[in-house]
Amino acid sequence: MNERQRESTGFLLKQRAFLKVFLITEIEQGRSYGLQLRDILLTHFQAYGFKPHHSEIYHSLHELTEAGILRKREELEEGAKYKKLSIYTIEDEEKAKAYKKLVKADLDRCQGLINKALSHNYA
Amino acid sequence: MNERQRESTGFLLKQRAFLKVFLITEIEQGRSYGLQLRDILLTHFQAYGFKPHHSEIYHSLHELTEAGILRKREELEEGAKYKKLSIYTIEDEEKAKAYKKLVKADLDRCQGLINKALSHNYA
DNA sequence: GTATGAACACACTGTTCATAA
DNA sequence: TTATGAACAGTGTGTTCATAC
Repeated sequence: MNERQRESTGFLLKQRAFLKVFLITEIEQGRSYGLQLRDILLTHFQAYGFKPHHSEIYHSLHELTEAGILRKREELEEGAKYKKLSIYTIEDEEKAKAYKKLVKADLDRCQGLINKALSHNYA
Repeated sequence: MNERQRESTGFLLKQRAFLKVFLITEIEQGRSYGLQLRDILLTHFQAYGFKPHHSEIYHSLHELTEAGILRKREELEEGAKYKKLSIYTIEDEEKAKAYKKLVKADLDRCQGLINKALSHNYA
């Protein structure tokens, strides 16, 4: 989370924050695991050229877990083989909402910044 | 410049590119120098929390000059003291336009990406 | 104090490597 | 192959230092 990211030079949103709100949103709608979440991400954002590496997804999930927002549980998936999945669910709904709210403010700011750049430089 | 920035994971625009198009736009409207350009930048973008350090401005100006887009000329400013300024003007109008066009495509993409994030996560 | 620039340090992200089933 | 994770490496950016006037 790192509240000291305020008081930076404040350019655009960090990828990590972008990923975290996406992950929270998806997990709010049901249990899920790393690579599955990445697949969902790609269906939504690959059209915009965004295709983060799997390590970024895992790193984000780990940080959200350490922050007490998500809970991780390992499960054995029945199937042709026994595969161990790391299933994530929401641990603290309040913290999740608070974090999403924080990032929304930054997304709004970025939207303004980019719109301003477009109108200023391409009038 | 660096055309190989295509085929990255393509998150948001780099600050350097943002600064470069701003600098080109301002310099197209008249000769100017580093810290003056930074002041103009702040009047437009500080409201969005963007306040880049002066070294970033200089670095951007240097790169644009190396790329043959800008031309640098040192001048002595008359005043209470003789102060040496680095005045920039457009060196190659075509290259400047081409670069701005390139970055506009990325700005448009970012606009879409952010709008998508807002609608997806905050429906 | 203003102006320019370089050098250094760090944070973020991307690639590679390791392990398991 | 899918899945998870760690370790490493590189790039961009922020801070500090140096110089001049």
